[in-house]
Formats: sequence, C-alpha cells, structure tokens
Amino acid sequence: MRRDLVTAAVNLFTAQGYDETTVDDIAASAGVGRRTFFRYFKGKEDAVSPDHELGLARIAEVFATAHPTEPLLSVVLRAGETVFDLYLSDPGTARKRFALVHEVPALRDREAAMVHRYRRLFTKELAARLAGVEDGDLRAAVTGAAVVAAHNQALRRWLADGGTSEGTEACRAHFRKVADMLPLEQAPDLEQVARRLERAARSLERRA
Amino acid sequence: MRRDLVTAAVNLFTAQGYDETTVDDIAASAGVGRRTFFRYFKGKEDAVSPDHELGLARIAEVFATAHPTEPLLSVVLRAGETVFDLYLSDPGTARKRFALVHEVPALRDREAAMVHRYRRLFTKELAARLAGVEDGDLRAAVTGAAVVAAHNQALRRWLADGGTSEGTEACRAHFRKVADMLPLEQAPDLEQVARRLERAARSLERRA
DNA sequence: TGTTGAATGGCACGGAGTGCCGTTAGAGTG
DNA sequence: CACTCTAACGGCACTCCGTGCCATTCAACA
Repeated sequence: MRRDLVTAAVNLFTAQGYDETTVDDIAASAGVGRRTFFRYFKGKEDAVSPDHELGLARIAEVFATAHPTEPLLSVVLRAGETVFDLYLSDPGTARKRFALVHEVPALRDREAAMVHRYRRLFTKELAARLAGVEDGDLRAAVTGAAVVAAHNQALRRWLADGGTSEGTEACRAHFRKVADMLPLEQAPDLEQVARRLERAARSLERRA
Repeated sequence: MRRDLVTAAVNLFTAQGYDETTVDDIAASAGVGRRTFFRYFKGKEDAVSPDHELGLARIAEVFATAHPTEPLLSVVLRAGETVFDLYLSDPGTARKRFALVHEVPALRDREAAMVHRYRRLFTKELAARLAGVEDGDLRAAVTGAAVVAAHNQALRRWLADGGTSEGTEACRAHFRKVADMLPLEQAPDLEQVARRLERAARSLERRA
C-alpha cells in the first residue's frame, strides 16, 4: 500500500512535475482516497524517500552495538555502509529520487533537512565517544559533518555515473578513501609524532 | 517596513507559538494587509532570519575578491567572519532567532536548508581552488562541510553562553581553532614534516 | 449471529500562498 | 494648483495542503 503510493507519487512527479501534481492525483492514481494518503505520509513531500527513518535507525543501531574497543573510524565506516546498502538495494528508484530531489526546490530542502538529521546523529555519537578528548565536541561536529559530506559525495558520484550495480564497491571504496582524510585519529597522532621526532632530532643534533 | 514585519513576527512567534500565529496576525500587528506580507517575504518561514541571502552574497564576494596568492585557509576564515559579523551586529535578535529555530520544527528544517546552501557555496569555491589537486572535489566537499560545521559550532556555543558581546572575539578564536583541524593545507604538510623528520632522525641515529 | 476494532473515505474547516484588480499616495510636470 | 503617471497597498477569490470528525466497511472472534 505504502509502496503503491510511493510509486504513484514518483511517477506523477517525474511525468507532470511536483507542483503540478496534487495529493488527490496521487491518491486517485493509487486507487485510494485523499484522506488515506495522509494516514501513510506526514505530507506530500514524504511520498518520496520514506526510508530515511530506517536509515537513521540503522546508524544508531551500529553505534549502539559496536564493541567499545573497535576503532572509531571503523564504526563510522560500518554505519555509513548500512545506509549505502539502503540505496544500493534499489538502484532504479534511487536514480529517480535523485533526479527529483535535485530539481524540485521543496524536495531539495526536505533532503537537506534529512541530511541535517544524519549529521546530528553522527555528531552525537562521535561526541559521546570523544568525551574527555581536548575539544571533543568540536572534533565531533567537524568530523560528523565531514563523514556525511563524504557519504553524500560518494553516493552522488555513484548516481551520476549511472547508478550501475557494478559501481557499488567503487562507491564504498570512495567513501573509505574520503573517510581516510578525516581528522579522527590520524591528525592528532601525526602532530604528536611530528613533535616527538622534532625533539628527538634536536637532541641528536646537540649530541652530534 | 521589512524590519517591522520581522520584529512583529518574532515577537508573536515567541509569545504565542509558531503554529498558533497566522500570517494575518503578523500583518495586523505590523499594521499592514495580509497581501503586503507576501510581497516582502516568500512565506511565513522567511519572516525569521531574512539575512541569509546577504550572508551568502558576502561569502561569495570574499572569495571573488580574494587575491590568488592568499592561502586558502585565510580566505575561508575571512569568509566565515563576515557571516559572524552579521550575527554579532545584533546579538539580541540573534538569541531570539536561535531559540525559535531550535524549537520549531518548520524553522529548524528551513535553517537546515539554508546551512545546506552555505555548505554548497563553500564547497563550490573550494573545488574551484582545488582543481588539479588529487581528489580535489572530494576534499572540497569534506572541507566545505567541516568549515560550515565549525562555524555553526562556534555560533552555537556563543549563543548558548548568552550571546554577550564580550564573547565575540572568543567566538572568532573558536572558529579559527576548529578551522585549524581541517584537512586543508595542514594535514599534507604535517605528513610531509613527519616523513622529513623521520628521515632526519634515522640519519642522525646512524651517525651517532 | 452479534460485536468489536481497525482501516477507509467522505466532509468540512482553517490556513498558506497566489493572481487579479481597484484604490491610493506621492513624485514629477504644465 | 490641477493633471498624470507610477508604484505600492489591500481586498477578494481561488487552489491546495493538512487535519479533525464521523459514518461505513470488513474481517476476526466469541
């Protein structure tokens, strides 16, 4: 039933435009009444991509069930990949949604709001795991935003390349590559290593 | 006139709630007709924080007029601070807006959409300046998101601390500190420094 | 067979946003 | 002062979104 309404909405939106399609059109196309539509969706915009709640829940689950000793970057990557799987499981509708979201202002704004929730979730989980670290919540905010941006960048490239199923592994590799440049464990370690080596070099120089 | 409508809207929203305030209420409170309201604002949500277009324009101007040899981090910091000035110039209404935006879902979503536009702008400008660099647009996307997150984090902390005008310099310092952990020039340089120092240490050790 | 509960759909209402048009104020001419 | 022209204003009416209310249907169950 939900599925029927979603497909009807996506088809009508792509065929005759978002603003030109009324909720009555969608309901009639799915063979139900207008009132029933609003029982399944909070609004007209929700008829496209109703899976975000599921994605958020899966990310939260990954963080909740992760072993405390697992490296933070590993947890983040696993959380991101669960969302990938949601998209990769249905590349066809993912492409249609992508096109719609990127040309209809109302849907673009709604997508931005959802991305905002993803970012907030990552930031919250990272902050909980960076408690005590110097500027922990700052690092969490910056890293959370970077993670979500990397994720979106990987998805966008995959979709721009046609959304073929062969590219799914490239999509994941892309996300990992971007995640490697995040300021998680890497940056502080490098700084520390540099300082330590600098001191060692100076002391050795004095000895020589 | 715009200003009257904005203050009327903010006051009514805070006093009796967003959903409970109609556009007629706002227009009547400002002494104009309902139709006039929609000539000044695209919608009810625009009556709060109508300065985002100006902020986006100022950022674009900073990037457009920056000298080509100026370090990228410096340009980013200057662009961010022009937006700070927009908030810091009127701390009182900034606090009211902050409270409203963070408790009204519709305004929160709209704010997220605006943050999305800021992020897109930074990403675009960074990508143009990272052309040719390995994974330039990936770095641009990640860095743009990180910059905006750092900016928001600094603003949020400033507002959470009461939004006093004495904290404006602390706000800027905060933004700079967070920007320092961004993967712009720093991370590659650090890596290079570490490798160079490692080699120097090994050669000194062999000599000793 | 009677009953209960959940899903449905029709109806009506309030509010957002928009097009149209008459009215008015205010600036610039003779 | 009288006239005109332009731009903003405000009222009116309309479409559509979203929601509360209620009657209907249908299936499960005692």
